[in-house]
Amino acid sequence: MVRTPCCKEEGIKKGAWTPEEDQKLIAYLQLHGEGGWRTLPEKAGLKRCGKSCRLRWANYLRPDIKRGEFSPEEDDTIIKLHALKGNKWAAIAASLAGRTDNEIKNYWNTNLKKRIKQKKGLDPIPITHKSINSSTGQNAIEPINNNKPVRSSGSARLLNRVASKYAAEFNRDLLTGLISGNRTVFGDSQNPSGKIDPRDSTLLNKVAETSVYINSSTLSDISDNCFNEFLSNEEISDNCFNEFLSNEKISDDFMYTTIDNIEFMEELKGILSGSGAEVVENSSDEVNAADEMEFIIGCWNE
DNA sequence: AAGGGCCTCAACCGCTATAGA
DNA sequence: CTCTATAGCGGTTGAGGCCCT
Repeated sequence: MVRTPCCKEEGIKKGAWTPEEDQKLIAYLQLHGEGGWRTLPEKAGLKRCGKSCRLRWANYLRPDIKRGEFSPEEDDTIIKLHALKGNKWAAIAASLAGRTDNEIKNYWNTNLKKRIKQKKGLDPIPITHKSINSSTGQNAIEPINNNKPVRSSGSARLLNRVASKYAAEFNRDLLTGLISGNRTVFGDSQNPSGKIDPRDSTLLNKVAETSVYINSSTLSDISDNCFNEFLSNEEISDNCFNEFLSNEKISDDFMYTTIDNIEFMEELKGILSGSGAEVVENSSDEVNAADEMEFIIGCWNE
């Protein structure tokens, strides 16, 4: 289907804005406020399409826009947020007063991405931050450092989905154990009755291995409100997210830690998002992780 | 001085989400 | 429910400036 262009009218100007055009736009918006972008150009005496006017205002002319170089603190925030949220420029911009999504996107692509690559030797792909120190030329997965207080990274979004799906069943201790990678909780030795299928404990151990950036003590320190939100929502709110970010127990370099089980994480993400990916572990049977987890939780509740 | 390559960033494009008729 | 208008988002483009040879 061919999309109707947003500026189909003849005589619409494109390209760089002149100071005169800027003045006309500013004067009109100061008088009438934002909105009504489609009819604005004609009323303001501009030969531009409404969308162009809106973008010019939002990205350049708005009085609250902060211009100039990014501070080291802003750099740090962008890097951390990008690692968690990916290319969600508007979401990242919401945490940086006065910065626009467009500005942050440009800054990332022209500065931060390269800097991360040079300094850390990491592929600045969000979530994964895989090591690129591989002789094969492909991304290698570094072994985890078990001495670190913060487990190697996984996906906060993955945990969001897991937590969301099983919010009613999870309690704080259980989730804390899961997040902190307490593998023994799910081992066969903990299951003398044989209620839990070995494949299920394998699955849960894998979930534990893909533990997120947060360690158990961090989780116990966050507020109940935040924790409940974490459990009950598809995506955590900015307030909750900021609470996680500002928690001192989260390591500064947690964004750069590596993932010990990327393949499984991607697999599980696929399953939880409903794309029907499979987990097959030492078995010719096809195992649905979501179903398996429900089964396990049912066992725990007995 | 010239010109070619690279970099930056404002602006545009195409798409989705949402609200309202 | 469907359609349309509008807002918002992320990816891409290209003009202009800078640097190097």
